[in-house]
Amino acid sequence: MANLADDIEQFLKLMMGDSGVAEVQRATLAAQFGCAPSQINYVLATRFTSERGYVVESRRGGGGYIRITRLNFEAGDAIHDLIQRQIGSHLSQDEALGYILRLHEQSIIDEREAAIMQAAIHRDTIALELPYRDVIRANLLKAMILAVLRF
Amino acid sequence: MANLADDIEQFLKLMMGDSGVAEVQRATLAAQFGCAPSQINYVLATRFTSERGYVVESRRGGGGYIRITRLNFEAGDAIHDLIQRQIGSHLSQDEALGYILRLHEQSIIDEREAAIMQAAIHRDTIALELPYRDVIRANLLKAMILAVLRF
DNA sequence: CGTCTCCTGACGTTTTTTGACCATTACTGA
DNA sequence: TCAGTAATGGTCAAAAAACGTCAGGAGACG
Repeated sequence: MANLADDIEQFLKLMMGDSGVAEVQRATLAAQFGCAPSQINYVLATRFTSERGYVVESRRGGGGYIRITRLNFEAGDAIHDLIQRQIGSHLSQDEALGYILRLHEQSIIDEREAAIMQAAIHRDTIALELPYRDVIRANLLKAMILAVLRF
Repeated sequence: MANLADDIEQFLKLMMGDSGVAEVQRATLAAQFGCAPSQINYVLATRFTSERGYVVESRRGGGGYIRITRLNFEAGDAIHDLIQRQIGSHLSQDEALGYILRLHEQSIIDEREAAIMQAAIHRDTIALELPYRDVIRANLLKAMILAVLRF
């Protein structure tokens, strides 16, 4: 229940709001949440990945900062690019989950559709040994996203 | 008949109440009942199976939890029968398609959801040789239907 | 006896959190 | 200008916090 990483994730997303950009200082944010500064890096590394549609930039030294930007799908074009270029020939469960969360967060798919996709790409569902499992998972995610794009 | 497993089962069902969801921490619950933590897993494995209409999710690490969700069907329901008996351990594309169309006709899934499922069970998506392909397809359809029944 | 269900404990895995140490950038005062 | 110091953020390994698995013991029941 109250895990810190999730709280910080929510806080940052709230902070981004409509603008899609949040800029913070690591030490200040860590102090607000009463945690180690490196905890912030953990949140960035696990919750604001490129699969989930975020870009993180930072700068050290005086006046340093961390800036998180959400990449929005403007046209259907960006999604086609996602399918054809970003998703390759194989995909881990975490990566696939990231893409699904992104599609849901940006209202391309609803909660039920996200749940269906998550069930499909789960490692227990694709019960295969590892080189093959990730290949089938990539096929699945691409096919399912394409199916949704026809509407 | 005052066995622990039954007590814990009752407690969890009471906790789910109308919402159909119970979330607990394994160690805390075990402490409440004065038993070994693994006893909780035993209860989950024997009493809250998908066959009985439940889905169990969990998370490890700090802030970890166990969440039990009651699915929207009764034992003896047509859908229950579909998942438990009709869909076996393997499934052809035509058979799967038939089930998906039926779910749509019965308004259990909408058009988009049907399209996602159809894409997933297509033979080109599950690019495997024949004994295996039909096994994975059966897994896929069952998992996707279960996913939808949570809502 | 043999089998089934319940229950425990030892050991394993995953996720989060912390802390020590490193790297980079800005400021400041000869 | 330039060197030194202050101010930031980054990395990585270890600890901590949960949950999972599995073999086996203890009864109950036929």
